[in-house]
Amino acid sequence: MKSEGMSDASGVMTEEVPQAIGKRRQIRPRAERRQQLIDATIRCIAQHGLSKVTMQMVTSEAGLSVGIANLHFQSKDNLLKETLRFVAEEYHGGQIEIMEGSDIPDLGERLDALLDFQLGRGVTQRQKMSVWFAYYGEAGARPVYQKIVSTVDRLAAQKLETLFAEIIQQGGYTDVEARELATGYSALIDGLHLGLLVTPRELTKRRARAVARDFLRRAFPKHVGGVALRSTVFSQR
Amino acid sequence: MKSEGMSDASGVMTEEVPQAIGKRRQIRPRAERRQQLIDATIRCIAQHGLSKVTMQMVTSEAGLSVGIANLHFQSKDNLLKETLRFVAEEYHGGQIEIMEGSDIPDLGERLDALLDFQLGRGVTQRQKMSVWFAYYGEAGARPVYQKIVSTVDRLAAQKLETLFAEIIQQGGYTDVEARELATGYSALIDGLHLGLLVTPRELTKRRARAVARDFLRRAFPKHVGGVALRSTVFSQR
DNA sequence: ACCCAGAATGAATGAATATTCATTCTTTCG
DNA sequence: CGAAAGAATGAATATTCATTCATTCTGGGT
Repeated sequence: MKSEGMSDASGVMTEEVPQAIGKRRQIRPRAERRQQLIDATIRCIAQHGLSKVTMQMVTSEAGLSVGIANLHFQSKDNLLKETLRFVAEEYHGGQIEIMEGSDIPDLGERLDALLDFQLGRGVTQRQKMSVWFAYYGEAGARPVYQKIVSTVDRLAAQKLETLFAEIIQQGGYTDVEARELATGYSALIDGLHLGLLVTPRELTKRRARAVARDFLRRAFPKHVGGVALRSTVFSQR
Repeated sequence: MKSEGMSDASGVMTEEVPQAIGKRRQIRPRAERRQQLIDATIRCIAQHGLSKVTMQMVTSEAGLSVGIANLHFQSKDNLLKETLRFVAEEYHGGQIEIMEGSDIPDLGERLDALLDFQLGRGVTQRQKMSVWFAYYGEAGARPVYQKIVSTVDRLAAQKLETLFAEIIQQGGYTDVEARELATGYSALIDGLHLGLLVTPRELTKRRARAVARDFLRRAFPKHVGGVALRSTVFSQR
């Protein structure tokens, strides 16, 4: 980076000001740098799309030099793979924690918490969603991605089925089947995420929640309360 | 395809046999070539993933020379855009045709036909799904894609809502709201497609259908029949 | 038969990009 | 303090790929 060679006499701006004067090379442990790069990758994918992401883009987003991604991840492919793994584990881990949640004894409330987690959050959540679906798009062609996703997915699905089964037993519901419902609910949530991502104009987060809640209410009327979104309305017109 | 080129005579493979001996340059109208290239693009995306698709790949899949894609589509970006438009219009067009379907007077049967269209078909369907989601993955970063999808999407959503409203009226269902249900159903189908694409081991097409039917049955019990995996359902007398 | 508009080709070009690695810098530990 | 370990840098390299365009070929019109 040019280092100390002070800018030539001309007071005009030259092409590459060395990014602030205080910028010093920092040495940090491997794990930290890896996370930093993964975070940068997530932002890049969300902003530019998976197919447009370059190493330059990622490393400069992370505020580091080009070579560093290969230093810590060997290759771009591997960086992308690890990024997917991170997002997948974070999302599914969060769900599982809630579903196991001995801290929320009431099953109905636990459902609510799950829904909040799945459809809540702000910008960050939107970034994660982008990443999520970017990989889905490639998954048909890349078994590695399928494997990563389906591994964590299977566990979450199992937990959800168990939760539903408990609710069914507790409520004495008939004519519902835990496994089928769990598949349906998961698919519904995925589909709503898609809608939020692609047609944010048509589908607000608020409405997405209402729709998901509706699904649950129809299956478990005794556990899932009424409209609950404030005093929402009969103002459907 | 491949035209008549019979399998080679020479047992040895040389590097670049000019693609069969009988291959003659063929001149075809613009529209036909465009479709041929779009079809090839779909296959390439399904097989290699959107981010790995190259012009070489597409044109050779179509059995044509490299330059031709730029001749008919100006640029790779545009080819991809037109491919998305084609898939989107085909999918949504098919749905709309069924939903308007004056050829199926019974509303319950019309629902069945819709479900068949959405979750039926074979390999082709899987290819289309790949394309579909590949673009969804980029949509967060590319307004053009959002626009294409949401344009056709909005129309289909409206038709679905209308159909649901008719069914609600006919069945005298209370406690269901057409708009909300339509959003939910669309999301559910999208989510099931995702599942079929990414975790085909866990979710078979058969089960996906059952889950979707379950959703409809819970909303419209008089119109959607029991487990019957075949489509013929008698409902509402 | 012969012309020629325009369809098709594919070698060549240049831009973009992943990866390497010699060098520079920071920190730690004796 | 001095030196070793290894983290970080970024110029250089090799590759891949979209796009161009001079040239070749086809088929319908006359």
